[in-house]
Amino acid sequence: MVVKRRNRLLSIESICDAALVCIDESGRLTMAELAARLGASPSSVYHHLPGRGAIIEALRERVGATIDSPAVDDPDWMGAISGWMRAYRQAMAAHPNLIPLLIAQPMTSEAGLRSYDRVAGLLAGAGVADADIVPWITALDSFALGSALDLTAPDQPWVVADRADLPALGAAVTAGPAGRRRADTAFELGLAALLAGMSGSAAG
Amino acid sequence: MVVKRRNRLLSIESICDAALVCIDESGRLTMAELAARLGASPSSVYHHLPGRGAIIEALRERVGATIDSPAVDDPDWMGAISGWMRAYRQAMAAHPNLIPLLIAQPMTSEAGLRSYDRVAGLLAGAGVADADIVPWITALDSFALGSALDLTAPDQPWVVADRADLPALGAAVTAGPAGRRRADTAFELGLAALLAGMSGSAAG
DNA sequence: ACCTGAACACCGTTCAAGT
DNA sequence: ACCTGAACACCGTTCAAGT
Repeated sequence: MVVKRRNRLLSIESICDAALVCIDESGRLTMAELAARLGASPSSVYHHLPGRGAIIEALRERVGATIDSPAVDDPDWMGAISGWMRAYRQAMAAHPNLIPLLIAQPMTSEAGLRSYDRVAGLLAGAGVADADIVPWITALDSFALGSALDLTAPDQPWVVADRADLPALGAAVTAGPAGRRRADTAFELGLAALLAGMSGSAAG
Repeated sequence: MVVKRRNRLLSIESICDAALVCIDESGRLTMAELAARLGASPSSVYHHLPGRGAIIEALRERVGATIDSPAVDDPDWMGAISGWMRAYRQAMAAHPNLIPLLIAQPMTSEAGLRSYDRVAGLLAGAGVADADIVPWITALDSFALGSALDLTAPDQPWVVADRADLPALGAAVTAGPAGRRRADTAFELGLAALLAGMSGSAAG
């Protein structure tokens, strides 16, 4: 039976909560800011987590845990993978300032591995050649990661106003969506194209 | 007429050269290491570039300058865009340790803008709807960026040896390519799928 | 067991002082 | 003009000392 400790000032959970608030609000994570928000000393944090890297790692697990793995036996394999990709990106979109901190280290978490296994199973079931499954998962992952990074881009990523030397881009920017709709449309177009490519790879 | 200064210890070019060597060799850029490699004092660097961020920005321009923009009038628009995407990724692959430093800030450089304009012109010429051009360029960019990040991944990104709970992924890893060939195959598969998607978008 | 203040090594940057 | 050493504010982390 676990003895309930009383009056513990910090805990792994409260540290992660505060760290996420720091990142969301200030876009960065320093031990001093974190400790101030917790009403504790910076050195106190080290009694619960072995350092700043461990905090970021815990946040990766926390964000990854919110992403549902695709169902292995879903007959609509494209729908299953699409749902997973959208959940992945949505989880990132909830904390865009966290993205640069997560990609500084390798991405794979335990929850992510299970999702990859499910996707591998879906692709195998769809008829994709065994040797092509890892490359397709890699392509999906690269696109999801790049799309997540795109969410951190400014609303107007290309400044082309009054740039007569960039006529085609200027016209495209004027005609196309901007802000969040630009990012969303790009994600859906690219995802559909990748799924169609996998489907063709399975049929061929 | 420009007066040739004699015995200048540092220059923007020598600083960028040394900074790139620092990043390639140690994976990071500190002013102390940079100065030591230059045989100068850290503060001396500030007489040529206004700080660490400016050095990274100069390196972004330097890397971007090595990427040929696609030809506007190429009748093979898929080939033109493919060549640009491969050049983009190859330039990044030459300095993988630089990638995390570049994506910490927004990507767009002056050379990049011209490339985007060329791609926009190629897509318009291919018949892609005006409103879809910016989303498609965004999708290409996200994929290129994610694929570049993938180059910094370890040779074996998913550790699935002796993991009976991940059967599909384990089989896929065994059957598929590893290391650089994994990344290359993924890039080519994804790129082909995105181009096919754009082509279908133009026809529809 | 948990928390703290002081200390440490390191970081980017500034600036008065030299030549 | 270019370069330097000293100084500054900040960073993550350690540790002996408290409770």
